[in-house]
Amino acid sequence: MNDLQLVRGLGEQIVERLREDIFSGRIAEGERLRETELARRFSVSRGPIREAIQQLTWEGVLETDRNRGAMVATSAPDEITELIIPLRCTIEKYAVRLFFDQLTAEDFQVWENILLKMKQACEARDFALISEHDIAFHRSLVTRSHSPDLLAIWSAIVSRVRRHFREAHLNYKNPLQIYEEHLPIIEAFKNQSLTEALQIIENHIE
Amino acid sequence: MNDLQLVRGLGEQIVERLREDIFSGRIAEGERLRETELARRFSVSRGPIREAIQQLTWEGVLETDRNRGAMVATSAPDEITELIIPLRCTIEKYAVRLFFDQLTAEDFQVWENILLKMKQACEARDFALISEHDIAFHRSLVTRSHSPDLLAIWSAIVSRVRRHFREAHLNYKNPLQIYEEHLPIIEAFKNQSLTEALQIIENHIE
DNA sequence: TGACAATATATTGTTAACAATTTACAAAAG
DNA sequence: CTTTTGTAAATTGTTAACAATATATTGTCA
Repeated sequence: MNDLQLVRGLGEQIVERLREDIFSGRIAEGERLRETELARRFSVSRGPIREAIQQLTWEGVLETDRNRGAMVATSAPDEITELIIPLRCTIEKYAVRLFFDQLTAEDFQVWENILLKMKQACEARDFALISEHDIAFHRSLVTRSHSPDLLAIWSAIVSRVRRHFREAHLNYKNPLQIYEEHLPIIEAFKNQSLTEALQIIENHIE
Repeated sequence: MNDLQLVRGLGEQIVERLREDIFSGRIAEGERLRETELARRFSVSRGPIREAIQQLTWEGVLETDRNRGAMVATSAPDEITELIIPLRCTIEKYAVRLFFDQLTAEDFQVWENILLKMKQACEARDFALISEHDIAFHRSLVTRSHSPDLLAIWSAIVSRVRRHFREAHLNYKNPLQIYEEHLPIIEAFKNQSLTEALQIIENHIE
């Protein structure tokens, strides 16, 4: 009767760890990923590694050429940000509408967990980590809708502009502000005001 | 110097054959796919089969549960169409804006070529072909922007609603109407009126 | 030295065996 | 009769070896 998978396959676990490494910048754009190397690093065989690479390629995080392997995709040019904003608005607001009347205490637990880690990253001025948790927070909004279509489309979009998250964050004098800007979203959820929540998300993304 | 891959991996070939079988109805909605069975049928090992299943799952054609295998997804809920329309509008209009002042005679040649084939498919009432050319036409709009990121995002969206194209087309009494609805877009390009073109595209997608 | 060809190495593609998990079925208990 | 529990079969998850391809290295010739 578990809604969320507790036991996940090796491939999925590796997807997450690689995504974290790439979104945080620990693995740089353009860097080549070798299957045997990853297999050694994660202590698994190449099977699950290939699964993970295929998934991340679909998401746009990696670029794969046949018989030549995978490398970390370069982030889209700056201009595209104009396009991404309305797309993210549409998707994330749509997601919130889907789950808004089904919120549980566990949901808030998940979000507060992410935001706590984001806060710590802000205090440490670790911009790589801030970005990682920022993206993780918004991903969790989309994930909560339990719509694989929605998550797939959102991932394809956001993975292409991950660099913009970091660059946007660098403009903040006081990084803690990034954390604080996320709080009203959760507040609006607690207040059970859908229109308020949607408005806040729209302002937040822009 | 080949743009398109001539030699494709087994996984990709199987993806195509399975997709055809599913869209044509030879494999029914809800039907379960077993790896060993598919491996026997295509005379390959389970490796490429698992690749193909993962790919089709990401596209939304199959649904996969861990340790329980894959089955043909039941038609995506109509709600998602509500989401797709504004996303496609945003992207395709953005693409048109990018190339609008660089139109050449060759561009019109490409479009007229696609539309001719679409017309023939309409006359033959071949709905699979109609969908294919409908998608090809809109893809060509995005491709013309010469932005690989734009194309990648558009593809991620459309690949998940391929089925909806076909279902929407089946509602037409006179399929030739599908063809005719595309003509004003090209007309607006010829008239060099950007605002007109954007408006027509918006109406067309809805 | 620099271009080209031959060879060796590294890397990905595919396969088949083995492990873990789920499903189907039957026997036993209530 | 229904539910439960245990066992066997089917199915997916993972691994490691082998095959095919691409990259790097070396040697040769101009």
